[in-house]
Amino acid sequence: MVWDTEGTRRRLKEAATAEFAERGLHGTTMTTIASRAGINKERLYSYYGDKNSLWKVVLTDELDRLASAVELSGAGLDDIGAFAGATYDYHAAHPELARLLQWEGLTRSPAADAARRSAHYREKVERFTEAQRGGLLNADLDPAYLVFALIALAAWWQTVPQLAEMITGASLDTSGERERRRAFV
Amino acid sequence: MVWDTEGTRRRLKEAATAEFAERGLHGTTMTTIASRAGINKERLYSYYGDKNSLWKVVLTDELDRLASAVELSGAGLDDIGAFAGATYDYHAAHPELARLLQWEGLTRSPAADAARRSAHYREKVERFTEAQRGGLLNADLDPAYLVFALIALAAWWQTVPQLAEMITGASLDTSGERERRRAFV
DNA sequence: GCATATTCCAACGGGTTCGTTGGATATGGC
DNA sequence: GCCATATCCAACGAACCCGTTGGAATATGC
Repeated sequence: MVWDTEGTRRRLKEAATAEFAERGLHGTTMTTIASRAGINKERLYSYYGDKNSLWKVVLTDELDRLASAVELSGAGLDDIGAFAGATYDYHAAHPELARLLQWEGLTRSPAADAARRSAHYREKVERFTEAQRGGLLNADLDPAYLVFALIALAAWWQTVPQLAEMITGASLDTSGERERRRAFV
Repeated sequence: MVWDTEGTRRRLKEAATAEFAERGLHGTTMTTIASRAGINKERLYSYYGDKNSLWKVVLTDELDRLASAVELSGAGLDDIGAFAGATYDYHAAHPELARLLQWEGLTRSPAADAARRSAHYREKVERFTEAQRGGLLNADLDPAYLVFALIALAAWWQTVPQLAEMITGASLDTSGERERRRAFV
């Protein structure tokens, strides 16, 4: 077999992501992560340092994935609609991110990577502002609130799946839901 | 001083509620709860058994409060607006309740009281359906989705406060936010 | 064959939390 | 005064988790 340090590194991070999403920072043990990855605990520490560092790495990486998966380049109505759809799609396909963000919110940990995330969102807000100036969106509403509301609508389904089921009674009619969200924008 | 067993019982539960909401089941220690209540740890165990029992008691009690807190009696536009505002107000005024529900969701504990909560929400959906029949709401949108979206908008602020701050830059302009939400409905 | 790098393994010290226990102190009813 | 109840207090054993360490395997490059 060939040495595959990147492979073990990746497997460790994947296991960490899954465990953190499932049980949060406090509920997860380093031993469990290593065991889940099928790799020795000592490797985990040697690659990622202590638990908090690993947590930050996981969170940052998952946010990067979202950012690169969801683009908002233009300021047209179609662009915003596509952005809304893509955001929903991503959360539906990767529910662990919503859970990680929720854990982060609940533990009141200082938001990881705050600077870059803020910049990222300010860019979205800017697009919305442009759209308002162009008369495409209701100008009465604060664009920042609109962005926030959009993300809320896209992510909330994965956040409280039990609640979603209780209210709608349905389970996973993906296409129909995304359609509705587009109509909302 | 007079013996006040109900008082100590209550103080212990209040302390437990606050601590659990703040740090969740795993993040809270029994010693902290007792200390916060200013009562000996031994009393805590003698009254509420072990940690998980205490958790269930706290959660059940808070759910009861929630169920009786938010009313939606009529089907007029004002009623729905008031419901939206009240829902937001309640979450804003009792963030610990929303946080407890989130902990519950994240820890995947069996959703307590599922039957009663479902009925509660079905009633709200029914009101929205009436409003649509009366032409007060856009009939293209599934009323269940509307209820869900409304709750999402009301609760999301407390769910990911870091995100809210990053996007809007602001902190706690309560009145302005509620106003915006009313406009959205 | 030999030096180097990666991985495994078992065990450790230090710390924290849980839940309990034995006994001391205070309050109330009678 | 006497007894039952409520509270406080300090300490305990068991379990768990963190992060480290020393050493033994295993694979690679030369």
